[in-house]
Amino acid sequence: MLTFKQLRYFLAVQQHHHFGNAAEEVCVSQPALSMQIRDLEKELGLCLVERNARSIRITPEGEEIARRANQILREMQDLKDYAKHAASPLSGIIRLGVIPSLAPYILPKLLPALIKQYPDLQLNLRETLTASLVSELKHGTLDVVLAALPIEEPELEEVPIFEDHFLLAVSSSRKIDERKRMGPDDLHGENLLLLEEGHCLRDQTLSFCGAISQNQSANVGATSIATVLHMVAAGYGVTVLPEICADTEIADDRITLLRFAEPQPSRRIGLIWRKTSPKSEDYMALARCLRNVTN
Amino acid sequence: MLTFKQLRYFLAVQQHHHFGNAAEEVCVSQPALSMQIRDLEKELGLCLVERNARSIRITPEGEEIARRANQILREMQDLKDYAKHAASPLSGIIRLGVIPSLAPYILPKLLPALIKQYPDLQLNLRETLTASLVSELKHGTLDVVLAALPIEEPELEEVPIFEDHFLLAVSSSRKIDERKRMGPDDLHGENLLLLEEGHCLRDQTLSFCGAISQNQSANVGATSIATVLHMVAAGYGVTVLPEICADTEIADDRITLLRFAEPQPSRRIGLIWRKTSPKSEDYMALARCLRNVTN
DNA sequence: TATATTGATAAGATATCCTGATCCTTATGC
DNA sequence: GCATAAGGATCAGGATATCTTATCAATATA
Repeated sequence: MLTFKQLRYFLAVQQHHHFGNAAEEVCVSQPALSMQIRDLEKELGLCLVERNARSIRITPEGEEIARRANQILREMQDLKDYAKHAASPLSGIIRLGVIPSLAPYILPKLLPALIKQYPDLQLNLRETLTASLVSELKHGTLDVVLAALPIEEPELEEVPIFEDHFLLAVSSSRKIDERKRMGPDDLHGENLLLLEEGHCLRDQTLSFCGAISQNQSANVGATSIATVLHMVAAGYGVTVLPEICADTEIADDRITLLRFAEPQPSRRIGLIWRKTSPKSEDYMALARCLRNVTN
Repeated sequence: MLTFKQLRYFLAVQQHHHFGNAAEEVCVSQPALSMQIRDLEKELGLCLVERNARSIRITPEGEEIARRANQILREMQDLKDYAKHAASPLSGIIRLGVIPSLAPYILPKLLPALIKQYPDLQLNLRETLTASLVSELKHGTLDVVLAALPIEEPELEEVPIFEDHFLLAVSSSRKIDERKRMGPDDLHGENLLLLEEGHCLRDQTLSFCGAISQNQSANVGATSIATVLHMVAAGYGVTVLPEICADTEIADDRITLLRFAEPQPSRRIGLIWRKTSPKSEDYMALARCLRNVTN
């Protein structure tokens, strides 16, 4: 069978035009090199080196083979370089899935920090609902997911990043004292605006104040938090907003944010990956990085 | 050291997603394959396959490595194919040198015959003077040379192809009976037109009738036989023309060709190559082909 | 003619690789 | 829960392959 060693030895011969020197270059004895060349020639059924007493000559076919061998060894080196590059911590490709109620708010902070700290990391991003993310994670299409905990799949590892408190967003026309701390009861009779089915934020909101406003909420199903907030600003109702979205979304003074009374409702944001993933270390580092940008 | 085998085994794993089946495909036992994969991963310092109890998964880096490995193996196969192709008789690259007083006359016959009989042969042609051809042959820049014998270099093999008789080309205005057989004496007092220095044909002509017309010939030195013949046609003198050129060059009825008396002067055309060349067989076949097209 | 150079060859030591048996972990069926 | 099956890892022993050292053969050089 054709081997890389044969090609390497042959290239040395082709460069040195001398078996002895070539052998020295590849750090073997001259007979070892001679044999490999002989094997290569036998393998290819082709004379590559013309030996005449005092000097050697590469045949035209030999030169062509050398060209090809060179190309192959170069690509081999590239492969090794790639591996070396990818082996350093938090480098190479990581496919990260993020839920829609986090991606727009956390990624603008995360990405610059990651690029700065781990310049060799190449992040492939995907934004969709938790159910899809978990499915893709289990299937191997994603490596790691940033979502609300708990997921509680036995094969998945999850580590918490931070607690994301919920705020109540109401129309500023309501003239409520911002220092007032809200309780679930204060939602009585309010039109609660929610994201469409499948969003974990919708489920969390409902489980927090579900019994209270079950019926009113059925009529909405927005596709993004921005949309919901526009509706709040326009006076259609109120919504529950994760604190992490506040900075980005509330440039609108028609909306007032109210904090809930302790114990404040919140969602726990965490990082999830397969327990069997060989890059757990990397994901831990990613989690640390996430904590840094979110506190 | 990274080996070809490791890449092949890994690609099998990547395709089958199963060590056992992959091992079967590459015709080794499963432990053997496992070890090669382990060695490859150690070599690259990189986890390529994520093993979890019941199934395996290729890591993103693994997929990238697989892509590169595939490319490398494909080029390896190309190299083998090239070698196989080049190994068949009279195939691959042959660099042929031909002297100027032969190339235009013999190649139009030779090339079609060669292409028909040896379609895998790739002929690189070079036309220049004998001295250069021999030098390049000895240096290895050429593989085989078609020229006038003898060369008589100890390291070169030469085989005769055919005898190329010399004819005397004179202006048709001379009204000489074409059936008359010329002797060297008939050149007395003629203006003998010759190619420039370095052409073997010039030397051969001079050695044949040198003593006779030494002084008259000094004034010319054409760069091609066609040029010389134009001068003959215009009445500037006579020249000695190899028979092989006759068909091609004498479409001009202002020139009459006269045959010399026996023993007719001639040059012996032959094929020359390095005795150490690994393709002597091929050159013998080439010589046979040349004889077929020149008799 | 003696000597040096250079690749080929031979013999023995060493390293590598493979096979077959077995082990370990995890999922599945009863 | 327990037994079984699946699938990869590990191990021991033997087969191959590869290397090194010593030597040879051919040729060029002094």
